[in-house]
Amino acid sequence: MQLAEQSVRSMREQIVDTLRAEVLAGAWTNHAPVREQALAERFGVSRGPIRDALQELSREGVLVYRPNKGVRVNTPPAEAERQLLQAMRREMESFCLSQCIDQLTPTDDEQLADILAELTRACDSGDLSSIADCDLAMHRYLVRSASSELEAIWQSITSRLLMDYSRIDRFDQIVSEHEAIVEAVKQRDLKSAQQAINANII
Amino acid sequence: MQLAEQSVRSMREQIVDTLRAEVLAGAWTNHAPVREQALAERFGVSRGPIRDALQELSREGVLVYRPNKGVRVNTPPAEAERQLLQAMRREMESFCLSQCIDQLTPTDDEQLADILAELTRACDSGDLSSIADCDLAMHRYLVRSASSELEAIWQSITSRLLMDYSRIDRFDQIVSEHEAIVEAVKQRDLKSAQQAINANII
DNA sequence: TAATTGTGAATTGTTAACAATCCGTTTGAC
DNA sequence: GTCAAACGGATTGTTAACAATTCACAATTA
Repeated sequence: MQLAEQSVRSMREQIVDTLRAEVLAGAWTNHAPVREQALAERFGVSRGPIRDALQELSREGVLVYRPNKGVRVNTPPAEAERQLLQAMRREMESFCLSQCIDQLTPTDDEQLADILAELTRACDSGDLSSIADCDLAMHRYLVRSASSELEAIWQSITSRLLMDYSRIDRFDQIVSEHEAIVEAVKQRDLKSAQQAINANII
Repeated sequence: MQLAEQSVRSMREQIVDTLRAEVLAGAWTNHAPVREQALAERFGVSRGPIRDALQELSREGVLVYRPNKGVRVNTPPAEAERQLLQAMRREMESFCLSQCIDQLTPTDDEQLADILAELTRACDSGDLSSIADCDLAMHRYLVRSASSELEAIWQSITSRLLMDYSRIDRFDQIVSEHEAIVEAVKQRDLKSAQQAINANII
């Protein structure tokens, strides 16, 4: 009975999440290399954990690593590649829905409703970074519910897709799409939920 | 004009490849945790590079990391998950073929022929570890030819699938399947090549 | 001038020591 | 005897110093 099992978030994990969010928000350019020392000072740690984080983000495809030369922000995927990644993401999330939808509890419904509420709030205030976070949080929740094994692959695919995510407009549409997902999941209606997910992943 | 660009293999990369091969060959049990110090002494380096390698293999899904408790060998994927991963691998390799097949040069044909020759030799001598290496090398070659970006995701999927790879028998069949792939690629016949790949990924 | 070679600061890669955490064992109270 | 707290060895996490490499720029040569 270990409820808060996942609450042990290592330093590395926190740094990774922070940096990924910044890169995907377009806060960094890919012209200048990322310097370890600067990040170490910013986070108040030594270069060790920073190197760990940069390595992980490189493996994820957000950054690109070259021996002895450090890392840079990766370029967005080519169009053909993007289509493949999108097809894979759809396949993955459809599968995860089919696996988890009958295992979900009312508690899960509440969690999803909470995420939706926060997404709505973010859209109202126009906070782009927060919108992206909530959007992903919902999808991640469903993936993780089905299989925590798949989360790393899902994250790689999604991160690459987000590298040219220029589609944060139409806030009302984003909200309604996610409302449809939450509603279908709540009804335990697999077909509808899969349709809603597919409509949302564009 | 930088031919040997990829020949700069960092220490970490070499350790990663060695350890992955061993784990996938079933050389390690998942009951005992992996100790950093022991590996450091074995490879003649300090714990730093070893930690890097273990982290990478964890992200890949070969090992499982738990904070303050080190890493263990991961368990094989559940059957449903396995089917998803296989579908994704097929989708990915079909895509990569379609992308690269018209770009390939006679040099590439030679490289593939070389890999095939080595695979044949490995099958003749019954060297299981070498068979698995050559098998993967050919698929990796095609993936990398299409897009080095996708290689990391492909590696994750493949590694997970190989975690219950009990199908190293019928050596003659393995060879003939790969002969079919190489031949179709040489003819630049996309459809046949995709069929051959699909037949090989089981 | 253009190309090449030194040179040194900046940066990454590696190491060994130290701090924090985990885990099996012992100790002690009840 | 049982349970829980405390101890100690073993292991992971972090740090700072050192080694190796890269890169920009000045000096040299043709």
